[in-house]
Amino acid sequence: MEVKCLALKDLTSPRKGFTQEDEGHGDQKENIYAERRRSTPLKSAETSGPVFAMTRKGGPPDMVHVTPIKHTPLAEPWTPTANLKMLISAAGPDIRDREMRKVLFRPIENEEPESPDAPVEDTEVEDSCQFEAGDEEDDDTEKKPSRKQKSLGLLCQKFLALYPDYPHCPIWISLDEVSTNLGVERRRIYDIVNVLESLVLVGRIAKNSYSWYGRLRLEATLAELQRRGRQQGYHLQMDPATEGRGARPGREDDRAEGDAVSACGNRKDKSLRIMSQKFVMLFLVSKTQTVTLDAAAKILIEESQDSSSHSKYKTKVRRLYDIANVLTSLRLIKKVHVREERGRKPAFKWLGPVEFKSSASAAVTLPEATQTKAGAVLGGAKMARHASFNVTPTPVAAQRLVSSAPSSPRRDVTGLPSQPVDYSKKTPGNSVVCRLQFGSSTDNRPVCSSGSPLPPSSTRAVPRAPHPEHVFGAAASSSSSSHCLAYLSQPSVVMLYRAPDTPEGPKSLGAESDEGRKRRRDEGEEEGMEFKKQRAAGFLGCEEGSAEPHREAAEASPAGHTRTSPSRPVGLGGEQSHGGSSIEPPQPSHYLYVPNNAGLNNLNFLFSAGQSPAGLARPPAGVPTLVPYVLMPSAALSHYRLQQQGSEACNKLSFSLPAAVMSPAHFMVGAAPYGLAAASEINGSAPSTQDKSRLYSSVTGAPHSPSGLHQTARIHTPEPLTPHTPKETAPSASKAFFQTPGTLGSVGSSAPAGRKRGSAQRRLDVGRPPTDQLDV
DNA sequence: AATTCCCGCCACGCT
DNA sequence: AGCGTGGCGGGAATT
Repeated sequence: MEVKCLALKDLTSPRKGFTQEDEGHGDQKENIYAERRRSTPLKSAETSGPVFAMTRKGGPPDMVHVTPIKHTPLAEPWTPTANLKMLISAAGPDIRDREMRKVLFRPIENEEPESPDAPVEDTEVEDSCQFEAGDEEDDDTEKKPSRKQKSLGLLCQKFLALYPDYPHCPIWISLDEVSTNLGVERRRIYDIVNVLESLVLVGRIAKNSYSWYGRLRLEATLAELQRRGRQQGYHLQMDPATEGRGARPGREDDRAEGDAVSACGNRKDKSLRIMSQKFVMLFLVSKTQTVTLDAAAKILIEESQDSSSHSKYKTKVRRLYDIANVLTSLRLIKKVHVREERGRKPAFKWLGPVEFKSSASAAVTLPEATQTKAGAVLGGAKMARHASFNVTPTPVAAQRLVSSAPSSPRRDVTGLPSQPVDYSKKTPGNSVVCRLQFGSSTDNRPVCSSGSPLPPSSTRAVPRAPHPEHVFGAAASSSSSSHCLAYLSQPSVVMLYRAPDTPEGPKSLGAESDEGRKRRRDEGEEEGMEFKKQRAAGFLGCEEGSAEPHREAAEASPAGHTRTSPSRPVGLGGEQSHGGSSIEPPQPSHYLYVPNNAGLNNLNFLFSAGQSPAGLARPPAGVPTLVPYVLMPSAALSHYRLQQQGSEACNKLSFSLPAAVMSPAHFMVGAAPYGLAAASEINGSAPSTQDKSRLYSSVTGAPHSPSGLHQTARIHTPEPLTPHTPKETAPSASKAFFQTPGTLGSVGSSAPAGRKRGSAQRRLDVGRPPTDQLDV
């Protein structure tokens, strides 16, 4: 129960800052920045961010983290791009590549080689990528962000890049965090999410919360849409001949199915979500699989009945562009032009599958009817950790992504959708997992495993190719008790797990029941205070079992976190997880939370298992700290990364930390190895050899200064020694390292903040969790 | 001039 | 009343 927080650092990182300057910079009004400001007022720090819970099916550890969105005034002038750059440069080549991809997000678009689709005969493909970010990298700083850089399509790519196409379990998404990380205002995220929801790539869980299902259900969803489209007679309308005219027979469809599509109220009728489904239906029933914007607009207008006029048409078209941009990012369509008598008309060609196995549709429940339902579909699944923050990206995948969209569906590429996912490519969270075994038998050398956050333990154990990114060391096995896992999840979160075996091992978080959570939350008060404080400080730690900071916590109002959210998504986390727990995921005993803002620059903290937060400050003396974990600043990683084999070109690298590093005696955090002593100091407790866990934090902001320490945390952070990097660099590097691409961009931005409280408007259907699971 | 589509106002509906 | 959502359309950037 008690969590000890060894060290903590300033979580607040500078990042938020990048502001003014940037802006000033030009006109760049990046959305990010500017918007942020104007946009929601954030509640400030306290609002901590959302917490993520991740659960695995097995009841894995949930992780939660809150995002702290701090608004600290840091004014670092970083621009998002700058961060990226930093990161990139800092990062190893692999990462660099990956990051670049992601970050920069190359246009996924159409042209990808992968996609075989040939241009349509009659159509001309647009060559340019729509989203091309081009140089987005241009970095902004300099350039004003061109309109393209702010495009919904590009934004969507960034969004998609945050999550794996085929997560093994649903990943919890906080819209706040996403918007923060991507540096855009929420409104834009809604646009994306609504479209994604229409295809069940995400499901709404609760206010501000969505779960990411990726493309797991995509085919089934498309099959269902196709069925409905036919049912509604869209195919008639789409007939090539007629297509042009867009005329449509009656609206038979419309209300035809009651589908929810139209069912819900007016507002909903017009929803982007529904429109998106209809739009997709048109493709699916079309012989040519090409739909002109004009035809689609007309068809949709009629349905909606609002016939009025041209303005309606224009509005519809605007919306269709929004949808099309998202679908393009998904690589489901591409833009083309259809030649007609009078010239060419903008149109889109379907790139996705058109034929489905019969079984496919059966399973799916279209979201439409429920928006939420969608969630339900998958819903039951446990959530995994939120990706947005996950760091990493998938290397391999990335590569392919480079050219293609990050989100590219191609399973093929990756490999199997159904097969076990190669985490190396995409991990659900893309986080880095590190397992460290101290003292354990195997050699100390850390092995890298890929990042799946999940249960690293068993299952996937072995990383296939070493993947570059994030993984940095893991030692062996799950077996030994001593090891711990650390997740570096995205920038925002880092989790440490204790090995399951550990005696005191915390119960798995995942297992924790909601009640527990609630309870916890409620309890929070006392503890809460601290909790809060910590949170405010930028970090949050949870202890074992209960530790999981539920993601809901995020919702919790800052003040009291009592969250009560009745609505809390059932599906998420925990509860379900237990069921699955057969797997025995490692239970996380420790969590590290790193605020996004902070970036990993700073190190963070460790909690040792079993210790309460309160304990943070005071570690039980004599008690060995159990957890050996190390947090490393990204910079450090990069440093080590050096060891990776391979040149830059090489994709794979494994991080191997020097044994020394691993040794109990020394941990390296960041680049620098720290002596135990130091650690001890920190902890106060004597480190056992075995477990010495320590946390080191490097401070980013104030490297030298002790100030970096959190009050509570006593740790003092040694200056990170980054091998090569100067502080500045280091930090940045780290950020880069951990951050999600999308994030990166936004890094600078301050978080908009959280809004946690509010009511949710949509009803959540979530209630029941479907059981099916995708997991694994 | 036409096409795209960013931006953010403001209404809806739930709490 | 407050807040999350998200419809909507002005108008700017691009083509």
